[in-house]
Amino acid sequence: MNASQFSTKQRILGAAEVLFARYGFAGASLRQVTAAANVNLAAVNYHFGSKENLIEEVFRRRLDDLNARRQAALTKVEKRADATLEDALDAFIRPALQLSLDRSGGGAFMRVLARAYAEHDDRLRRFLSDNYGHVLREFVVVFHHMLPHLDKEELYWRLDIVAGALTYAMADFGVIKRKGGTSEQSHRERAAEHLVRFAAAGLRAP
Amino acid sequence: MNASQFSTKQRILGAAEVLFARYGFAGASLRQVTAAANVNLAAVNYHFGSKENLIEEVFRRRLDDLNARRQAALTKVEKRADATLEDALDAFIRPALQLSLDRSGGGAFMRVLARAYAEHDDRLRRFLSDNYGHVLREFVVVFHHMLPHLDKEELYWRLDIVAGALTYAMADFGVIKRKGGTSEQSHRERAAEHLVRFAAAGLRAP
DNA sequence: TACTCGATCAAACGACCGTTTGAAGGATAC
DNA sequence: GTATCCTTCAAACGGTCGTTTGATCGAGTA
Repeated sequence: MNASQFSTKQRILGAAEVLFARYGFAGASLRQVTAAANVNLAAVNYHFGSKENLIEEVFRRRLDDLNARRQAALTKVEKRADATLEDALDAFIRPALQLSLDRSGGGAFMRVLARAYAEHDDRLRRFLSDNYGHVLREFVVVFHHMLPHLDKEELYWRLDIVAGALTYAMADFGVIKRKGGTSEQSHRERAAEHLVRFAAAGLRAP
Repeated sequence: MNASQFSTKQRILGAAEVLFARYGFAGASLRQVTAAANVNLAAVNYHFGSKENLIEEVFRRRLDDLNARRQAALTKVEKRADATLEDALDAFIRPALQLSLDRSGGGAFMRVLARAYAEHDDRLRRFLSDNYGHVLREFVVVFHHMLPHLDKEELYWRLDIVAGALTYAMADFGVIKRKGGTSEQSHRERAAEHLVRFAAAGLRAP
């Protein structure tokens, strides 16, 4: 008799995501994770091999979907002749926003992703770059067409800034307090709108 | 006979800063810290009381100085009648850049600061807000005078984005690879220049 | 010289860590 | 019925963790 409709693997991934977001990769122990997932301690090493592999799977589960959505949105933008800079930015930002709004742990995952940046861990960076770098490169090409006055290096710098601000905003790091009655969802939606306006102006700067 | 000209406390703080930056607060152990500082393990609890207090002292040592520099730069801007938005942004960004360029561990500290954001730890957030919030509030007032077309809420959102991008840039999270022959210092200086241009345009957006 | 007291030391405390082990379920195929 | 294979389980492994203890050092004072 299980406490959930989900498989052992899925329950471990869900619990790990929440606890990694809250306490970090080193700070959350497998005992905490397995207790929260209502599975035996040994299940992590049985299903994933090691804690390190579990961490990678937490990323894979969400990023596969995120990148597919970004890719699809970007392809739509590429096909339209009248697409604006805001459209391309939206193709980059909206999928991340939607993921962060996902009812089951999306918000936690965005915090996990922000932690990965902070970790500066080479193994993790290589994993992310190897598996998801190609989509980012395609975005750069599209932005380059839309902003021909910027040389490639300048463009890289500005997109790097946008990525940083996006991560920061989606992980809810900001100092802006949610007003009473405002849900976490609509707070993030606001953040995305403001970010698109801000980033579009920043990218267009001479 | 000590291995260094610095006091035990200073050596612990320096080593802790570097190791917290590299492995995180939970990931870096007091045994690693005291070994790197060339002091006895018990010295941390003798001088700081606990690991938690040591973490706070790592912040205090740098942030006192950072805030004083920001305050001074902002006061100069306030006194000039012809000060531009770029001047005010510079007052916010340049002190952080200078800190990150500090030869003895400044770069490490910016990564520690970014980790603090990622930690989302309430105790730490309260500590930072209580001790350093007033300077940020003063910046908001100045920006509000310079951008009267933005209502207060819009302005808060945009400054929040700037703070996120700044943290991201100074912690060297970006995907931009340093070119051969470019020092970490001049890489950060470039990042700050780009950030001021980008942020000024973003803030001025209608 | 004797005393004091902050600083440093090696050693140990109990708790928790990631991982491994070997036995026990429990469904499916023969 | 029983053999097979995947999964789950309690228990234990060696190690590392933050913290505490009590001895020892060494400069300053009476």
